[in-house]
This record gives sequence, structure tokens and C-alpha cells, in this order.
Amino acid sequence: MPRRATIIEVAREAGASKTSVSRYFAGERDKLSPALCERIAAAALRLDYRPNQMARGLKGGHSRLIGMLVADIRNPFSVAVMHGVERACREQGLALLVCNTDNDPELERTHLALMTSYQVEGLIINASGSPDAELQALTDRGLPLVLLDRELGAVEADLVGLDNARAIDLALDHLAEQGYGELLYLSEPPERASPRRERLTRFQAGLTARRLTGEAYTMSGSDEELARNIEAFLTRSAPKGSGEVPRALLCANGAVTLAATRALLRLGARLGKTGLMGIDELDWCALIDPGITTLAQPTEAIGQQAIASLLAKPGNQADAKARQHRFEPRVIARGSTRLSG
Amino acid sequence: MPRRATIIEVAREAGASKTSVSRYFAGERDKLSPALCERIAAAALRLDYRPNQMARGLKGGHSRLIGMLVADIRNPFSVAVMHGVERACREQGLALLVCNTDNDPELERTHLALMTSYQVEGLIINASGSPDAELQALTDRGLPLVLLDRELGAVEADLVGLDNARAIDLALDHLAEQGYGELLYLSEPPERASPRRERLTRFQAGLTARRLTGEAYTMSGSDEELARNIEAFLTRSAPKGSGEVPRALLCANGAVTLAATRALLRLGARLGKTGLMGIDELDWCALIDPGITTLAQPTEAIGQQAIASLLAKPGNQADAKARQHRFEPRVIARGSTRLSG
DNA sequence: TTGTACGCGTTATCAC
DNA sequence: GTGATAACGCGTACAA
Repeated sequence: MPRRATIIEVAREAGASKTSVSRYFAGERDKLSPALCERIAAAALRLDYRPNQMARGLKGGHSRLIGMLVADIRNPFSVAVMHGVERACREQGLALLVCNTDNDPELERTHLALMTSYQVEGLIINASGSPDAELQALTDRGLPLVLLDRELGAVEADLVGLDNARAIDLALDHLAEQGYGELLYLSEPPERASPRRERLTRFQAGLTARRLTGEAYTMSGSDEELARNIEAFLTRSAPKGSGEVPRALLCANGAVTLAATRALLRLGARLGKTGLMGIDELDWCALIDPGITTLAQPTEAIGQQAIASLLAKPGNQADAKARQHRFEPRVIARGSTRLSG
Repeated sequence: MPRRATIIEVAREAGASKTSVSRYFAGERDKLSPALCERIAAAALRLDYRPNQMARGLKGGHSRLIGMLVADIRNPFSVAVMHGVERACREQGLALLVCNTDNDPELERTHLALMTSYQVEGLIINASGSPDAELQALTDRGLPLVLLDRELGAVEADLVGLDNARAIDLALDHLAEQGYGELLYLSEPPERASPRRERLTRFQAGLTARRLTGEAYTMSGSDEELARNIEAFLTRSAPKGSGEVPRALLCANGAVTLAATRALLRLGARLGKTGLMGIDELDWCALIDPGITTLAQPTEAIGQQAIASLLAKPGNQADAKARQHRFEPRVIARGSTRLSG
């Protein structure tokens, strides 16, 4: 059973020293004579040598590993961002250690410990719980950290994500333009995830600014309960004697859009007559009959920015101020917000 | 900037030797006196010590790392399997290094090299190209290997995936039962992915066995072209003077189902009257009007089996025969294969 | 430009 | 039971 060749064997095969081989693979070939380079290259090829990253990491702390902690790997948004992160890593010669917490704070702690035990050089966190203390300890130790999508109060770290206020503004403007005057905002429980809070807050502020009426409903129970609440919203009589005003639903993210669509279809609502708009673009949004209007996040850009932020960190200098990188979404207008249909 | 404590510091703090501390964390506590255990535990806690996996991996080759190479991370099926893999890893105290090849054989080679440089203890491969030589070299070196979903001719390794023949049989039986007699099988180019070939072959064999008529179309071009072909299939006159027979589409995987649904809706077809069935269950299949009938793969089980197979490999003994673990799908019948609708 | 010697944090081996 | 010591494969002063 042939073992993998080590740097020593390559050195012997090439008639050179460890040091030279090491330099060769560390990208310092310009400091070697062309002849030596050639010999080393040939030897390495013959022996199929690859530097052992474990040993490399042990020495200088250069593991070339980036850790990414995702709250829900089955969320297409997370995967899309991960795709961007991966591409950026590849361009930098970094490897990506991915852990999924399934929104379990306990698991999150476990995985955090796991990743640090592999001496990751940077950490991208899409938090499920509030591991503030653990994370702060890591940044204090000089580990570059980037928060993805979800903010964490007590941690000084860059944040990369959506411009939630702008997103809600775009949504409200679009809905108002299309003639919807009474809105129902649907969200998952906003307690633990900062974007949910930001979006909800902005929604409520945005209503009054635009003289719209509306309310928010937090999904917690069953599909049935959601459907009941939507039905109540759609069927109750218009307020204050004003004439009948078109009503629309605004969904805080992809999961909510799915649930809301299911509910609307079950209620027999006609999309468009009943407005429907969601944050996060999904495969199937164009398929549901007149098409569902969405706000698409630039997931690839978000992913790449996460790595860029990580790399921009002055390594050990923790003096750099935490920055925010907020990306603007794009409105994809479809039939579900077209009254004339 | 506080560094992470090392085993030496813990040993000193606990008044013990490196060896004992190492044993403590290697799970050999039963070979230590309770008193020593206690002292080590206390010292480790005080210093917030965590074993350095890099150093561990260097010594014994025990990186506790599993590599997973995915052809397309944005395919929900892959993510679902990955979820199962991850869970299994966690239960075994393993970490998962995930790489996405975006179906690029070049990238696949790169990532393969990357993973081995991290001394992964096992590899799960959902192949994009045919890195047979590289993989065989790895198994020869004693690295446990599992092929996921896609077979690779020249490599002796376990395969975990769908029972494709059974899946097609189930689909054909279901369609025939529901009264569809003329079928169009839609697939992506079958050249490089073994499941596509297996499914296609079985489809053609299954037709004659059931006295159904049908044909296969390989998607390669645009949506428009697909729509044209589907339209041609749906509108041409019945063969051999037999009366009009209900027609149905069978989609080889989730991506195809999406494209086919788009095409059908554009053509204004009524689902059910025109049958539609797809392999792979997706979020939105229940949403499209009468519901789209699917074959759901047991993704979680597949993922867990992949790790189980990896761990079952006798490590260095390459004598173990390559086994196949074929899972049976489940029919989720919906309106798209109900003629009466 | 090239080679020598040491250390990174851990585990395995062998004494006690 | 416990402890000293030698690897593991590599990077890097430092010397030549």
C-alpha cells in the first residue's frame, strides 16, 4: 500500500534539500535556480507529491481552511450564498469547512468548537443562536469573523447581508404602485434573527409613511392556522368606511412565501387580485400561475463579499472597525402583484 | 492576544504529563485514576483547552475529516443527501469538508487534490467527470471511498444511490395504472452520469414489457426547443389507427421536472389530462395546480448509508468487495397523473 | 542560492 | 497507572 510521498523523499529524488522543495511549493520559485526548479518539478511529478496541509497548518497556523456555519443548509438562499463563498475560496486557494446547525444553538456551539479545533483561518457565521461570548473570544484571539445575514449584538465583526430596510421599501413601493392599499406582512418569529426584526420594523414604519394600512402576522403554528389568519385578513370588511381596497401579502423570506402560497391556493384566492410578494427568489416562483413577484438577493455577491471581508481583516489587529456590507435586492415583478390580471 | 492553550500547558496546570492529558482526551479515561481525571478536567476547563486537530492528524493520520465532492451544490437532492451525511458525521465525531465542482471535471480534479492534501479519512464522491485514475490511486492507498448516485466504471468502490430500475418500474406502473399509454421520457444528456443511462435504458425496456408506446428526448437546447418537442409529442396523431391514448411525460430528475413544467404551462396544457411525473420530490411539486406526481428519494438514508459504508471499509484492507446500496423511492401521487381530474 | 537544525501540538512506544 | 521521549511532515531562522 503506497503511502503518499513526503517532502523529504522529493528532496532526495531531486537531489535537493527540504528547504528548496518547501520554497518551491510555497510559491517562492523565483528564489531558486531554474535548474533546481526543474529537478524538483520532475521529482514531485514522479512521486505524485502533494504538500500535507495538516503539517503546514501545524507550523505557522496556515491551515488555509475557512469555516462556514450555516443555520439551515436546506434553505436555497444559504446554499446560493455558499456557492459564492466557495468560488471565492477557490480563487484564493482556500478550502471550506461547512457545518450546518439546523437552527439548533446547541449544535452551533458544538460545531464552533469543531471548526476552531481545525485551526480555521476565518469564520463565516450565519447564526442560529446567540453564541456571542464564544465568538467574541475568537475575535479577541485574532480570528477573522464575518456575520452572514444575521447580526449578533455583542460581537464586533463585519456583517454581510441584505439591505433590509431598502428591501422592504422596494416592496412597499412596488405594492403601493400596483394599487394595493392594505397589507399583511408574514414572518417567522422575529426574536432570534435580526433580519426578521429589521424587516418587520421597517414594514411598520413604511406603512405610515405611505399611508397604507396593514398588519403583521407571525407564523408559529400550523398551515391551517396560517390559512385562517390570511382568510380573516382577506375577508374582513374595509376599515373606516373607505371603499374596498386591494389587499396583498408580503412574505419575509422564501420559506414564508412557500407557506403563504400554499395557504392562498387552498383558500382559492386568485393571485394578482390578492397580491403576493416575497423576499428571496426561488425556482418555482415563475411557475405558479401568474407568477409570484419576488425580491431577489444577490447571493453570489454576498458570498464573495464574505470572503473579501475575511481577507481584509488585518489578521491580528483587532482595531479595524466592524463594517457592514448591505446589498440591494432586485424586484422581479410578476403577475401576483398585477391587479389588472 | 491570548493564544489557545496547548496540551503541555494543561499538563503543567494539572500537574500531570502530556501523555495522561492526551489519553484523557483520546477517550481512554478508564485507564487513568479518577483523581488524575478530575485534575485534568479542571485544568482543561480553566484554560479552555481544545485538542488541535491539525496536530492530531499529523501524527496518526487521524484527521477526523471526511471529504464530500458534490457535482452541483444547488441541486436540492444533493443538499438533502449532504444533510444526511452531515448528521452521520456528527454522530461519529467527524468533520465534513465539502467541495462543489459545478459539474466541471477540471474543478473536480483540483478539489480532489485539495481534499487529499488535508488527509481526509474518507471520500464521498458525486462525480461530474471521470476521475477514475485519480480515485483508483486513492483507494489503492487505502482511502475509503464511496460513490454517490453516479457510478464510475473503473473504480472499485461502494455505490450508494437510488435503485434506478425500480424507480422507473414504479413510475411506469403508476402511469400505466392511471391510464396513460403513450409516454415521453425527458432526460438530460445521459453520457456522463450513470443514473441517467440506467433510467433511460430501463424506461425503454419497461415500455415493451408493459405494451406501452413511448420515446425519449434528451434535453440539450433551449426551453423553446423543449417546448416544441413536447408539443410535437402531444399533438401528433395516434399511431396504428388505435384510438386516442392519454399521454404523459416522465422526467428523469428535478431539474428536468422544472423545465418540463415550465414548458407544459407555456403550452397551456392541462396537467392530469397531460400526465406529468418526475423523479425527485421538490418543495413546489404540491403547489402547481393539481399537484405534480413524484418519486421521492430517501435522501437522508442515502446520506447516512454513505458514511456507514465509509466506516465499514476495513481501512487498509482493500480486499472488501465493492457493494451497492440501492434505495427504493416512494411514489407521491398527485393530480398531474389523474386523468379524471 | 542552498542546506542544517529546530519547533509546531499531538500521539505511540516503551520504560517505570 | 503514569511519565519520558521519539516521531509525524513541514516552515523557517540561521548558517554556509
